Amino acid sequence: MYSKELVKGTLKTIILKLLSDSDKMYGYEITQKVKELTGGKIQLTEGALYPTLHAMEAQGILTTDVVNVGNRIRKYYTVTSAGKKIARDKVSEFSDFMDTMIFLLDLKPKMG
Amino acid sequence: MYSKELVKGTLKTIILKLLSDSDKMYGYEITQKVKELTGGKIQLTEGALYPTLHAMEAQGILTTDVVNVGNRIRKYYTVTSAGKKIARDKVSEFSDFMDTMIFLLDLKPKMG
DNA sequence: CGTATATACCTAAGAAACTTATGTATATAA
DNA sequence: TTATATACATAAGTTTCTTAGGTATATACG
Repeated sequence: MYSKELVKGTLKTIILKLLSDSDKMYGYEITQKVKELTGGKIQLTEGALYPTLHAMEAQGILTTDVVNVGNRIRKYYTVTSAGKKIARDKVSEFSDFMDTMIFLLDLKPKMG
Repeated sequence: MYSKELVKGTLKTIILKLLSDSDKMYGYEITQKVKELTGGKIQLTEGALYPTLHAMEAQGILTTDVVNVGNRIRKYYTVTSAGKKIARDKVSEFSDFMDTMIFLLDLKPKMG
């Protein structure tokens, strides 16, 4: 687990990237996917995730589709085309930021 | 200039790295150095910088040395040995975090 | 001589983006 | 029956910044 400050500011970028790469995901699924992909190093909290999803829906970045699974509710989120552009921009900006930080902190990045 | 959220959480790491690589620097000098090294992409604000420097001094991470240059004051900051360990840890954690983000966002990092 | 810009320090109010805590409810394994 | 997992949600509090303001000297421009 990374210190809290570090992960701050990356939440929207992470959500939009994951949603852009699949047609739909629900909130809890996003938390589990991030946990799995990062080996538990990044664990999104629900208190941060849900309000962010609601805000992005209100902004027209995401649309929702509520489904009943058994007796439980699932709220699937899909990125709109406007959202996909924002996703690309955010990932691109983050990539640029990392290059800048790598230079500033004099780091050697690993190969992709 | 990057969006505000992105740079959040990296201030201490940047300050400690720069101070670790030189015996001493003063506040204004740090802002100018970061601006220069990042081509203006990261510009530290004084409202964030000074309180952070003061806090790190209070925590024994930095020590100060006030010097008169002409009729102006300069407050030089030096990293303590305890601070150097924190600096290494912070840079290392950030490096690890970037590797995680590169994988999560499916990015191709540039060579160092 | 006045004004703008650069240098150099500082604090405080407010905003942003979280964390922590709490709540609801179903399903399943021990 | 108790804990853990699934699945949603909100709200109070905290951290960390931005924005705005304040003080003061030095220098360049017209």
